[in-house]
Amino acid sequence: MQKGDHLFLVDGSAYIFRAYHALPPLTRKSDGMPVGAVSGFCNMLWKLVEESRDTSVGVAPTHFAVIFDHSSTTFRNALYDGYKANRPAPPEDLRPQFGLIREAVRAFDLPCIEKEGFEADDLIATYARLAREAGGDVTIVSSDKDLMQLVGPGVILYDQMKDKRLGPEEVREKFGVYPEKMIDLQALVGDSSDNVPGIPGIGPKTAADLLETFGTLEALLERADEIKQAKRRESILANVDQARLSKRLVTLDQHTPLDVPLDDLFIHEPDGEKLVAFLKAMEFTTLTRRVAAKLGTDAADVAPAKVDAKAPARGPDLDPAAPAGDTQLAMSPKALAAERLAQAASQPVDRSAYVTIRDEATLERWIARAYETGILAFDTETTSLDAMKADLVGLSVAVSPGEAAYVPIAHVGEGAGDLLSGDEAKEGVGAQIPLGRVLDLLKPVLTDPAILKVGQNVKYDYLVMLRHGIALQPFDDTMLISYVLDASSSLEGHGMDELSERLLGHKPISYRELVGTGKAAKAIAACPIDKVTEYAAEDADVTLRLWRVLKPRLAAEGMISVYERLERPLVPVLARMEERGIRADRQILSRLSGRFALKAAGLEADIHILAGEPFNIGSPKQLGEILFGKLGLPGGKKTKTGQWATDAKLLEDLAAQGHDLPRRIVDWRQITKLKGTYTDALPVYMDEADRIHTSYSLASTTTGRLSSSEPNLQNIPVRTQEGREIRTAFVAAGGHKLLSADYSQIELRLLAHMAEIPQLVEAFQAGQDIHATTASEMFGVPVEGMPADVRRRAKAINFGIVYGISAFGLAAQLAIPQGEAASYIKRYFERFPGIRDFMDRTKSFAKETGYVETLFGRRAHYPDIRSSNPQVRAAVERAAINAPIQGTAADIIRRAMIRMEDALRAERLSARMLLQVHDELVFEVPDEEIEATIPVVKRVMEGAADPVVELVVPLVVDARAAGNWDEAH
DNA sequence: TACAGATCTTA
DNA sequence: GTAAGATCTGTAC
Repeated sequence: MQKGDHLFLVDGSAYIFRAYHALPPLTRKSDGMPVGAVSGFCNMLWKLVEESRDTSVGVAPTHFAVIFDHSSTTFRNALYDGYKANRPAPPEDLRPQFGLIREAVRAFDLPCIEKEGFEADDLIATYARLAREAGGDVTIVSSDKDLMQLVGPGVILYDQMKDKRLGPEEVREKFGVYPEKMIDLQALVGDSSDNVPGIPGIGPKTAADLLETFGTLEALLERADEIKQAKRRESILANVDQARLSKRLVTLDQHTPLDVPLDDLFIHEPDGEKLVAFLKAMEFTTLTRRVAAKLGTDAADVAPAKVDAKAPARGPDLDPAAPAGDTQLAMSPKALAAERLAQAASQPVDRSAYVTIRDEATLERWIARAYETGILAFDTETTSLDAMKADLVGLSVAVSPGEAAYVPIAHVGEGAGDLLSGDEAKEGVGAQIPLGRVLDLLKPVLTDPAILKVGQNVKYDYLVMLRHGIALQPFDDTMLISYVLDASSSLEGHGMDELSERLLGHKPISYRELVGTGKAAKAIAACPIDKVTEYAAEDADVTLRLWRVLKPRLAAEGMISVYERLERPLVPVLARMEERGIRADRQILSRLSGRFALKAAGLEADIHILAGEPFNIGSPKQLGEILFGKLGLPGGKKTKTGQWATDAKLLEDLAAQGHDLPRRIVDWRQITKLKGTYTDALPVYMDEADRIHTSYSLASTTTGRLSSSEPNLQNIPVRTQEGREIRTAFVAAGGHKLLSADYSQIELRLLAHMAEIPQLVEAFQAGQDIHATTASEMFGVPVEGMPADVRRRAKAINFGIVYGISAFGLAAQLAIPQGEAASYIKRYFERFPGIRDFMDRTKSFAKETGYVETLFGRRAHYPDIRSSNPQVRAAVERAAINAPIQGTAADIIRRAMIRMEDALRAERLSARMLLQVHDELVFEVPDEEIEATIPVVKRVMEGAADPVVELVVPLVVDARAAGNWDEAH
């Protein structure tokens, strides 16, 4: 190397993590191997190589290397055994990619440098020194602040993602000191991600101030008694040794022994064939094409390389898969999760430390802090629990445990500022930053790929921010993490207050406590800002603390892929569905309401005459007294609370015996139900554009299904004629149709697959009527000309199996004696012995582990399966048998939903997904696109299990379009 | 005002 | 027999 030469040093390990976190997960089509980080890495590297080949830019490298951390202990661990001790293990689906990425660097024909016992940063420091001494220039491709100490004459940092070059001036702008003082600054501030202690209470601003005054760290430590601020002085005096230790930890070693001499890093033209072969093996079609074109290689002529992902898969630092006894410092994910839990309980929440942010400069400082910690817990305070109606009242943020603040935006009344005297408002005592400014300042952080946003029930905040034009990204959701880890029938839910009490041992201020209860309740915007600060900042603080406890458990318990592939990506999809809403027809609903009212009134009059007195028909208590007390009808049963039972089944039986009154009561109940729950209630939910926006919950079922509320659009009537008419009120917008696509018999198909029942699998493969086939197997009746009743019985049994059948339940369903039902079940098990095996297998797995699993790895926990109460145990066993089937179906439609929008976009279709009803998706489609849309929707839904699970039965989707939901369904 | 129970709607 | 949510009543506070 000589003067005029230029060395590029790529911080490979940092690159990997950035590529991984900045990009959506991606799997190789052919085998589902995670390759998202590899793809991001290759794209970035190619861009860099391509730019550098363009000599017109004038910064073309003559030398080039990619440098990685090597998983092992470094000299820093000898200095301080806590060094990097709280670094989380890399995510599970990233680990196999470490080896692939090293392969990628070799495919690019670039030197891939790593050395046992040294961090990438030390190697970079050493190469940079050598290059500079030889008279060359250096560009370090990284944005890590640890490398800023190397910046100086001839050495700059290049942040490729932000396309920013950092020289001494930029470093000073960012940290308030020139690069020569970065080491001293880092020693004072410390680094929570590397567990460098620093001096408590000293942040980057204070550190820069101190260095400005005292010149160097040593001078500061010697003359610390001159510091005026008592707290600061005491903290520094108490931690002199810790600061010196920190300095040694953050100082990069510029004299590491090198295996590859500097001159060997000389750049040469990449081997097109080798690179294309690798990219083909990874199945990166776009990049393969681009690279082949640029390097003049014909991609069609190149065979994919044989890439062994396993061989060099030892990750960089902190590989939890490392063998025990290895000197590595890394904590296993399990140990980390345990430590975080212990830590959480011992760090008390201090509400008095929370800050109210009332001016832009302060907000900017908090944002800068988020860039330092890389994480921002975030919560919105609004005027409504309904995200579609909610206006922002304020925002809270947290950047580290205990370090949280509240930004009031639209508070009114006392203490809000507008009632204060002008002077006070100017002084900032009661000021609020205008909404527009808050959003302008926050948008870059909220969408910055390098800053992880953490929320609790993110879909809510996502929707609120989406309505202000901000698409939160990337994010983690503590509610969803908890749900993935602890979905259970017996545990409570995943709400923040519950999680906080359970995991942190801390009871946050409840919303009720803040605003008051009942009539006395205030709008949050009218609450005193200091009180709201305590409440809101605490929410952000608690969310961040929960995240620190919960996130490592994902790795420890092997649940990362469920969270990252089935939960998190669904949040934006559902947010958009909720935002769109579905159109309803006011006229149809009000006409139906009128008709139902008339009919109910007629029935009510008849009922009162038949009963001999007026009474409240809607009161089961009064009704029971009339039927079984006054009129003395037979068959009176008591519910568990001692009331007369008056359920529909029982009234139907009485009606069948020729009693008029019960029949009319059943009819009255149906009509009033339809009116009260649907035709009267739905119009209240309609917005100005006549659209209804339901809210989906991702975390309220044990099995992985979604639920819908306010209003529940997953239980709109369909079975009776009068009920179906309500569906005709759900309509498409002008020029559009509603397209309904539903999985046919998905749960039975999954049962056939999971229990491996040859007859059922074959029947599904041949596209036969599954209930008729079952009946034929069981009763020996040919399918041709089978009586409807025989098929009906088989159908009930099939459903029963999925529900974890009992003779009692089947008997009730078919209205046959329990003994007869038992003999059906016995015969079913004889004909399909695999079913009994499957059920036994599932039960014993659940007893052993306490949970059951779907084909995609989702878990449902059933601790009560070990109950000593046989009734309880039997009920839990049925649930445990049903959960893998229902849950796998839920996983499959989730996968379809996550892929659907991209698939439609790729075909340039404008269909919009509106509703999910467990096995059905409803879209709104422009009239002229219907024919083109149907096959795309079917393809995505039918292929949704691929490539992770290869089903032996086909999934079949029926799709139909019409002007309203009734005709489409 | 808040909550539990009964009933009924869906997949 | 599985999984949900809404409405209404009646009661406890």
